[in-house]
Amino acid sequence: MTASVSPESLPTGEPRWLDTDEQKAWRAWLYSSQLLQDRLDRELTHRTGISHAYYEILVALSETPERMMRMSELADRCLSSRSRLSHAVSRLEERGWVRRQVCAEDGRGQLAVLTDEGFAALEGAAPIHVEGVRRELFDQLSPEQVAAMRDFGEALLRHLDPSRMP
Amino acid sequence: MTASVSPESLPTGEPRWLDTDEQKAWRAWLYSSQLLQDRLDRELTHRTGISHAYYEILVALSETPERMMRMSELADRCLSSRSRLSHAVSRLEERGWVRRQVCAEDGRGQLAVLTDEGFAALEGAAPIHVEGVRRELFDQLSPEQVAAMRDFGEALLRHLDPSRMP
DNA sequence: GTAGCGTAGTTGAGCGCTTGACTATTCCGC
DNA sequence: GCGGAATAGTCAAGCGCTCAACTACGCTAC
Repeated sequence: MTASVSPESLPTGEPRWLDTDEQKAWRAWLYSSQLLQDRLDRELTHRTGISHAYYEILVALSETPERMMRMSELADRCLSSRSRLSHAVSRLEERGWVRRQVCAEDGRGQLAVLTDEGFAALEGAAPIHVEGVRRELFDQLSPEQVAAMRDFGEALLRHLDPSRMP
Repeated sequence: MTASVSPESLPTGEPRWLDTDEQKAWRAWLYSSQLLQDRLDRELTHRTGISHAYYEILVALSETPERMMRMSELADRCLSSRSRLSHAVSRLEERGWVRRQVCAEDGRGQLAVLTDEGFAALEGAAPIHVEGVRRELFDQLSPEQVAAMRDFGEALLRHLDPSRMP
């Protein structure tokens, strides 16, 4: 995918092309992560009407004591831009699963609040989601592979977004 | 994310909830893969005007002897639906990077052909892409972690899409 | 040959995301 | 306190993807 193009035309120095093994590792990671995310998202969407992105929003809200969270914090937590989250919350509001509430401490802020209907929707979706993750991911891996997955996932996370490390 | 919801309301049997370690492994994988793909796609798009999805199409075509491929085959190769690929090829055609050609052997078929302009665009983008992959992925991992990543990716691939295994 | 079915690919409507501009509020230095 | 910068969130335009319908061609059986 990358080495088939001749290594000329470089802005700064010779690019460090991938060797055959690196290409195989890269492709295995790329394809498997795309296929897995796609499959889980499709199953969840078709069986519950909740996309994985929306599911993550509902989960994040459900995990707070008051089932509410500042819009920005929620966006960060869900790897979402503010704009994207704002749109998503509007659509969840139309379903009656979330409502907006002005933030008492900060007049600029809004709180997204999970409604009882939203919590019920999440309760319905959670078993579908977790079974999918187990069937498509954990059931396919040995305990050593799971440990390795976590290890290198955390190594990447440390680089990509250290604040998200436990 | 999944265990915070009480385990009632199951269609078929008790769901196999994730324990704490499994949740950490799952989240590390989910966040790191989303962040990495997002970062690589953004860098490529902003610096070259070519999204990762389009890049994959150009790469696939460039790797064939005649720089052409049947639409369906190209869609499979790029983890794309036929519809999505058809739209994408139309847009690449507008840029002059790909052209369509009727297939001689099968009157229903179309061939997507990489033009010289398309190949030149790929040559310009490839160093950006490979440097991104190296900087954000390989430079962050030990050789052992790279090997584990490949092992794990291939294990998933064997389950998700055996035909894609080498 | 032609009916019926399967396959290849395209198209249009609708939806969600991105970008960038915009409003409103708060924070900070003087 | 007051003016300017920073922050929170929203909104509109445009783009890419999904879904389902659709056209066109090939294959098989009769």
